[in-house]
Amino acid sequence: MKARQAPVISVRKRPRQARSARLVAYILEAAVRVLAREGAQKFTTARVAEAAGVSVGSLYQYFPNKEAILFRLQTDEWDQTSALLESILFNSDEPPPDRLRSTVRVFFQSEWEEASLRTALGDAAPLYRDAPEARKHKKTVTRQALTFMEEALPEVPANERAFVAGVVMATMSAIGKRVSGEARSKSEADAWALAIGEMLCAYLQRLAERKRSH
Amino acid sequence: MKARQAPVISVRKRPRQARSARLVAYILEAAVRVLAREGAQKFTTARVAEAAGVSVGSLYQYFPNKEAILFRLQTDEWDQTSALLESILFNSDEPPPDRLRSTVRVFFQSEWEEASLRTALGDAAPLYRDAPEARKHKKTVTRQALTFMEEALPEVPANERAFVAGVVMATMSAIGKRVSGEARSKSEADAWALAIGEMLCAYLQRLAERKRSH
Amino acid sequence: MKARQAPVISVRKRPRQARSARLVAYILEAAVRVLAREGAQKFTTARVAEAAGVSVGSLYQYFPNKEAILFRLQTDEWDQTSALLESILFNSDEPPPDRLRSTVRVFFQSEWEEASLRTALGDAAPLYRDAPEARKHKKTVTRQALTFMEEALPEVPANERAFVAGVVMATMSAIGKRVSGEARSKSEADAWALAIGEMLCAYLQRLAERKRSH
Amino acid sequence: MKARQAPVISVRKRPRQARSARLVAYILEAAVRVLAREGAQKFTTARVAEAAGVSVGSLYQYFPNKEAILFRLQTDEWDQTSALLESILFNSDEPPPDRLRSTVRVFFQSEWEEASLRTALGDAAPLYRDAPEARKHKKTVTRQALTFMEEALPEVPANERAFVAGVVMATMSAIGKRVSGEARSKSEADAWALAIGEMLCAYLQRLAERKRSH
DNA sequence: TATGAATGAGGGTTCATTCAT
DNA sequence: AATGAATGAACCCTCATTCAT
Repeated sequence: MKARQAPVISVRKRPRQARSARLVAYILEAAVRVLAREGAQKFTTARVAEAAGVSVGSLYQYFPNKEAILFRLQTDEWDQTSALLESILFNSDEPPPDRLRSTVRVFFQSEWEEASLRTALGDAAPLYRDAPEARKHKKTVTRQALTFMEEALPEVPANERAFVAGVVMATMSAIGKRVSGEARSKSEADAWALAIGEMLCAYLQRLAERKRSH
Repeated sequence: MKARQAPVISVRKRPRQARSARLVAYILEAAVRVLAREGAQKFTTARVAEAAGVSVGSLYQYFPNKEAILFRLQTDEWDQTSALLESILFNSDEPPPDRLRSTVRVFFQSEWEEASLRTALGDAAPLYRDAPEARKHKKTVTRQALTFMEEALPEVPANERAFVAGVVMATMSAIGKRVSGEARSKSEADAWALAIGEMLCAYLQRLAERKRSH
Repeated sequence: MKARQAPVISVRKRPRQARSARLVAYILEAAVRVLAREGAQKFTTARVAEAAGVSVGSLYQYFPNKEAILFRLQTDEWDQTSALLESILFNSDEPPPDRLRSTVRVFFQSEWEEASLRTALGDAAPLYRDAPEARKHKKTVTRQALTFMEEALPEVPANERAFVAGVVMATMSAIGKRVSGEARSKSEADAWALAIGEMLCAYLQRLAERKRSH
Repeated sequence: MKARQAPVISVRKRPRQARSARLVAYILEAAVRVLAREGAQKFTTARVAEAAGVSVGSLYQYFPNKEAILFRLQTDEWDQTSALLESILFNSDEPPPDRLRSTVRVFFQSEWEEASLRTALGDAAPLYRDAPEARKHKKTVTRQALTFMEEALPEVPANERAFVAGVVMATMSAIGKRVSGEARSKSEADAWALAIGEMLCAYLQRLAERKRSH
């Protein structure tokens, strides 16, 4: 019952020793397993601890509460996504639209591959969503999107470009989530990626053309 | 708490008498109030019953379980949305793109206006999502989208058109949900509607042009 | 962990039906048993519920939390004490000092007779002590003491009289508590009552004489 | 949590080295801080260890359990009180009643000054109260009281004098505790000290007079 | 038909104490 | 000697659902 009060979520103790780090990893892996296999509803600290082969007490030594585990899972995902964007959005000589299309494809694939985890993590969102730490992590991704937009829409004024970046991010992530939940096959996920890539490119192109025609 | 087992959700008893129908309405209104005011986490049968001025027992006479109430709320929303689409998507002489834009705008507005309800209902989705009855209700909306697409993309083959319809629906609904949760003002919601309308139109236009150029 | 924040303690539901009233009584009796037999440390809602032959859930239907049970026990004691004072302090033609002595004796006896309960309730005091409702109940006793003092020390100014009343109450209750915890026999408790009665009377007499000699 | 079974409390290891003695002192000071600042409820070994800048393990090297720390705190207080009595009750040429009054005043002041510690230590009493070692420490104080009484009530038979000494001690300590918890200002504590001093003197005087008149 | 008291499994979290390092 | 990670029983409380009245 803490969804609304933005629970404290910062890591209780920064483990310095390798052993501790391994334990944290075990717990997170167990958490992923529980979440993927049993769903958000059955995601309990007791189950996670058991799945990790650890006592509840130990679990609480590394995470201040249940929400913190979920938040960490989400954080890790954001980091991965951010790395993924980095590697595709900027590491290539292809024109921006092609890079955007690739990004969507890879992103949708990665979402689809761990669909049950993504869905469950989405279901658990109310528990960690309001954490103040969340915003910080979103910023990295936002900045990447902005950088890309500068390349893709150089002629558009900065503030409009920022807004468009938000629209593109939201579209990718919102539809990616839906695809991960509903796509029945890898190729279906790919078809969606193709369509959304196309849609985003059409949108960007139109924006660019409109500027030019002024 | 039966998310994964797709709880039985069909109405336990079709109320024939006016009194019963009124009771169901009271309960649903109370449910909306509880959901909007207290959030998904505090959505309990006891609270709904109390808000409705009804005993828990009575509540269970009309709804087999908690999920059924939520499902019904969602169902009602779909019906409203469907009516809304009907009224805008087809009742006008404007060209399809303009009608699509209007639809997005009106849809985003309606989502934004009852943001807290939408968010809470989304949070509760794991509880009713897997109900078998859900699909049936989605069909109505799907059919409307299809009909619209026939008008908007007459030259595109039917199976592709169906897919595109799905993409457009998903985009509208997924982003609409996000906007309802995050837009801070009515005008911000409108800005998003403008952008997404533009994006969808650009996409449809490109699809149409591509067909023509073949 | 609620001692410091003055937990909400007011009765959750004023039971109207005889059955409910009986249940509340059962629970309170069970609470007394648990407290007296197991001590404040082992006073848990589960144990009380079991001792009452009732489920934990039922217990929480009548008391919002553990503290409320303890508070109610204390409240009931205050009421009894207040009745006891009433019956002895005012219902007699004897001179005030004799009545005070009787009061102390009867009070110490009653404390001693349920010593283990008194001690345990005292131990649990941190849990209910800070409840805002507590003050109200103390007032009744305070008023009785004041009334008695008007009779016993008519020549002493009102504000000083009030202070003396407080001193007398505190002495009786603080030492009564200690006696209930440490007196080994009924007659030992009586010996203490005699001594404290004597002490209080000597004090009051001196105050009276001092006034007169001015 | 062993209140009723009179936990073993004797020091596990008599530290001979200066270092160890310092550690014990650190722990006790930390314990006082934790108790005064956080209250009895939050008095945990982990918190004390952290406040002392020591590991829990080290803490357990010098104290067999949590109760032992509390007990030691209480013991130290008794020692201080005893020294205080010693310095006032006997180091003066004033007549016994005046010395008693001074004692009460100084005692109440010292209680009031560390009120939060006293209250918390009182709240924690159930944890250490039943320790067998406790009695030994009380004896010192008792003996002092007896010695004083021999001076104050020379004509009263020894056994009665012992009882009266107990009454006086109990009154001072029980009311002192209450004052430390409830007095709002230093001067309020002083007013109580004055009144209780007066009361005790009146009592002793009456006892003396009664003997003489026989 | 309506009520709402009763149930009790289950949830999150704490903490005294131990023991391998 | 010192550390502090690990343990897990125990605690308080909630809530979907039932069923006697």
